[in-house]
Amino acid sequence: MIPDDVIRERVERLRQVVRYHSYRYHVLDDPEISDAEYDALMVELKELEAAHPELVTPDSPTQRVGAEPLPEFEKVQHRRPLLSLDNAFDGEEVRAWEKRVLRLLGNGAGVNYTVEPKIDGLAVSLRYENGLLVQGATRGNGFVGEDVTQNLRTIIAIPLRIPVVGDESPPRYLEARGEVYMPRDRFDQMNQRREAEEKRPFANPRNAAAGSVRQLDPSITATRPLSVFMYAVGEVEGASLATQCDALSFLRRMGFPTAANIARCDTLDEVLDLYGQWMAQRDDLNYDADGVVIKVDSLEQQDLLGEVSHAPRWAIAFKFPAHEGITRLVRIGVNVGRTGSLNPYAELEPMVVGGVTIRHATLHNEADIHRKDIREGDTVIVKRAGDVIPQVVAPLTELRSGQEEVFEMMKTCPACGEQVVKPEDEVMYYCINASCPAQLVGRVGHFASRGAMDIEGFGERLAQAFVENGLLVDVVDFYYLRRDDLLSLEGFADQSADNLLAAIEASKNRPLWRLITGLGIRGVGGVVAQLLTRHFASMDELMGASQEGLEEIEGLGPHTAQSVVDFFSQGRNRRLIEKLRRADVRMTRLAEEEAREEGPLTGQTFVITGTLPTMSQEVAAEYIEAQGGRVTSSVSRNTSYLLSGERPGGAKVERAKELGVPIIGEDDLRRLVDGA
DNA sequence: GATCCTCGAGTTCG
DNA sequence: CTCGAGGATC
Repeated sequence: MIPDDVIRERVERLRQVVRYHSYRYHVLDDPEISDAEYDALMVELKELEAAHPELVTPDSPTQRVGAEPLPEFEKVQHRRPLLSLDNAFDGEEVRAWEKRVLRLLGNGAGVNYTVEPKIDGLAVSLRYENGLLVQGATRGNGFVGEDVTQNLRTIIAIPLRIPVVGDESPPRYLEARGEVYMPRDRFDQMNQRREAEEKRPFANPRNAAAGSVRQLDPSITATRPLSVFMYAVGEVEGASLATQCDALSFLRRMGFPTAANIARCDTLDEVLDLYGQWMAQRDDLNYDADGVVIKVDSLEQQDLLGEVSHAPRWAIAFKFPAHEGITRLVRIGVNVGRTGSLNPYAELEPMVVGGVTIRHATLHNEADIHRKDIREGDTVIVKRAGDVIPQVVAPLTELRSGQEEVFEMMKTCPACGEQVVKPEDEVMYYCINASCPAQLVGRVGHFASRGAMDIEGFGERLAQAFVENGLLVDVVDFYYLRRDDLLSLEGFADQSADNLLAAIEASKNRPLWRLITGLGIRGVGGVVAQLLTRHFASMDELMGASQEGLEEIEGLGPHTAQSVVDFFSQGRNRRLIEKLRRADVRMTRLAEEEAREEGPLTGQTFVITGTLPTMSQEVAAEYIEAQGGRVTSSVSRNTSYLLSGERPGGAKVERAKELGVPIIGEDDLRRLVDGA
């Protein structure tokens, strides 16, 4: 039998160790042990507590989970109100605010400012007595909030007991204020898991955080990856603080997480400069920030300035331009692509996001629409993925009137009216009418596009017009167009006709892989086409290839091989090739297509992101390939370098950091080539 | 059979 | 950028 005091000591020791590692992980972001090791410590502690319930104390790390559900939240009267902030949307408004501050403080007053990120989460107030968390509340209306103590106790970043560090002991009383939020990476993971479990994903981290804190059952909150940033001391007894900076460093010493990179400024110009820096890096942060909060640093000056009814005069929120917004989804439309796929898109009530008016957003496919439960008439959250492509994130189901319509894919093609087909085990619906006008437009557009035959000046609009007027029925018709045909089109004059004819003429001598790409064989894009020209010297050789011969090529599987064989087995396609040949379109590969160049970058794989100083992404890719390197589109373990320029894509940079892939600039690339 | 990596295809706005 | 899906690999 083990003596009680040995167990008691072991339990205490375990608690200390668990608290310490939890602090390293959640507050310092710098864990010393693995998650599994941490879990093992936790398991031992739980087992000992289960065997000796008399040793369980309310501040034990195990007590973060599993409290009984509350029937409803108690109301909490805040001892000092949690006010909201006035907003500024441009520098002028911030300057006006400063002018008022200086006027109220009187001439000659020296004022410093702090600049902090404005975290988009849920504001909370935490009360500690002699270092123990006694109450946690939501902001509510600012005067009365909800008692969510049991839920906040499950958030590991919130100390249940303020640690004693060095010789500084916890204050007798502390009311600390902060923002509960969900880290973006954890939010993404959680949503992926929810989707796997066929639960509805959360629209954004803010909603997820707010919803999780206001759960009636704390054991649900405990499963949500929440964290907190503290940003102010509401009241304190037993410590003296002179400035906001003091308050923040005090909070850090007391074991609370605060946002990184909070700075103090002497002038408003510095403040505005910092605002710009925060805005530039807002997408790289692991939390959502919708602006910065500017505060007068001196607490004495804060008192002098006081507050108006709803907001303090000593602080202002300088908001970022939003790149997420709410609007109405008026209708779900369907486009037909060159492959015949029916592609649904959202028609939105126009709305400005990130300085651009959004009217449409792709919806990918029917399954995706149903998974997200998006209905016609819904109010939806729209954001710009990677700051560019509009995306419908989720509907706000609370705002439904009941009039919303569940989307169902049509049975006939919206372009030609023919029957629509959905292959078994595929997500997309297809129009299989080979002469469907929408497909025709797509096909000729694809043939002329930059990735294929690169016919300059011939874009989607012309494709539409040429097909409508019967000038193009097939891609081969490009090479039989007459000048008179072009002039018959509205808006086509001598010059533009000559330019287009010259561009078409120039396209006759493109590398073979471009022609193969342009044919639009299913599953064959630029990369696969180049793979093919490495094994076949001419169109004739490719047409003569057997299924088995194709499958032997590394990188080609049965599916793609089948697709190629099918294409060339159709008489219509063989006739198309003959007509192209008669029009003098190149049918044999160029010398440079025979083998990949050997060079200093042989064996290296690059991914490109952002705007490079002197070359476009395309030119950079050609350069890398000419030196023997490979360029792919997504960062993986196989990536040697991420070549990054101005305004890089956040996802690629993040993934590169995660995998330890070196991030280089254009000059580094040149050094790699010259040095090796 | 599962998992990771790549490619293809469609996409918005100015 | 995003998703689906083919291909390679263990």
